[in-house]
Amino acid sequence: MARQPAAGVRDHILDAASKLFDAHGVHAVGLQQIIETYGCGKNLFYREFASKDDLVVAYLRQCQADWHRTVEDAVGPHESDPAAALVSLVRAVADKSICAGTRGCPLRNTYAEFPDPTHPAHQVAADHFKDVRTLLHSLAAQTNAADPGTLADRIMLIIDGVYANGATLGAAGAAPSAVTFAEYIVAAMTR
Amino acid sequence: MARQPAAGVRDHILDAASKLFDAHGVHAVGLQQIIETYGCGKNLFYREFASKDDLVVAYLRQCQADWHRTVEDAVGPHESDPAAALVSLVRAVADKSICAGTRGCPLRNTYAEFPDPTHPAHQVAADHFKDVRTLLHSLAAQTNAADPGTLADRIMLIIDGVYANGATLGAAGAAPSAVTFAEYIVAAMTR
DNA sequence: GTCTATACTAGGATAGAC
DNA sequence: GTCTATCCTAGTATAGAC
Repeated sequence: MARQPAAGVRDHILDAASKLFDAHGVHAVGLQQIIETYGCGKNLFYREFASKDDLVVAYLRQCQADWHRTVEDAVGPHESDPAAALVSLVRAVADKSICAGTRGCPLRNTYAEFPDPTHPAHQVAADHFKDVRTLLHSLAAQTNAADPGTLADRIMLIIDGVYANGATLGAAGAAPSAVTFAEYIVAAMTR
Repeated sequence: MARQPAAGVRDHILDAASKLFDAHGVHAVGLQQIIETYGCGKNLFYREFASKDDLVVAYLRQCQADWHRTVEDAVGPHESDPAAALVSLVRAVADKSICAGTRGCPLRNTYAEFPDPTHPAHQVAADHFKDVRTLLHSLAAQTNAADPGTLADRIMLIIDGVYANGATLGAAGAAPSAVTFAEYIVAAMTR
């Protein structure tokens, strides 16, 4: 092979960094560890990313893309039944949250690691949460719930709760009970 | 006055550090900022605390004490009505979470900042979450709920959800709807 | 007994070597 | 075009000055 295309290098570094960030958090992982994992020099890293902050933003955008895939997989099959779509989404989140070795939602964790509102990573995560809420309100509005806004907010609380509780207590915690909880509340609020 | 008692110095430094940690997170605050805020030399700090980690642990223990006060204030008045106590606890958490300038639960935020299970701060926070779950299960067991374990886990999800959602979306998010949610689910599961 | 100056380490970012 | 060596900053921790 002649040479590696630049786009591939960027993706490979991002993949290596993402695994480390997922496992140990962003602050705990240094550039040195990332380039050692990928097996290259620092120069190559700085050719692809302007700074570590730039890498973190790319990481969060990838997490957002993962989330969108999760949404499609969970909601897509229930296009004609938005109530079932809400439950399916909670199920997808709960399944991911109780996996061994998982630390909850990367976007929420990184948000907690970067409380400074002016930090780009903070802003990407903050936008994501608004998007999630908008999605839930949109789905709830398609149900025949008498109060779709309240239904959406309740599902949002359950999803946030599952991520947080799964991160702290794992499968032994409250996360496994989330699916039946969502089923119950959706059934009760739609007719 | 002759001299400041050592215990007072420790508490004052801890108070100054706690305010900074609450506002900006633990990683973002350096020792220099802490001693500048308190107005002393570094030596005094290291006389009272073995390391920054030691300070962080003291900070988390103080957060735990705050939580225990919150629990007493919320649960105490409803000693004869554990169902009302559960709702009252959710109300207390929701009220705190939507305050302007608040960043959710310090224990949960610090837990996200220190994912390393061997880190003392991580362990203090992890123990706290187990305690909270135990408390909720104990309260739920005192109600006449048919399935107190499920009730406890659902309240736990709501509490975790309120903290997380309040931290990200604030008063404009789903947190304000948590109290009526808790009232609804407690009423539905007890008779 | 308290504050100032300093050593040590680690991490981020850059310039030079192959 | 990629890797190695270095600079710079920041943060923790300690030793010396008042």
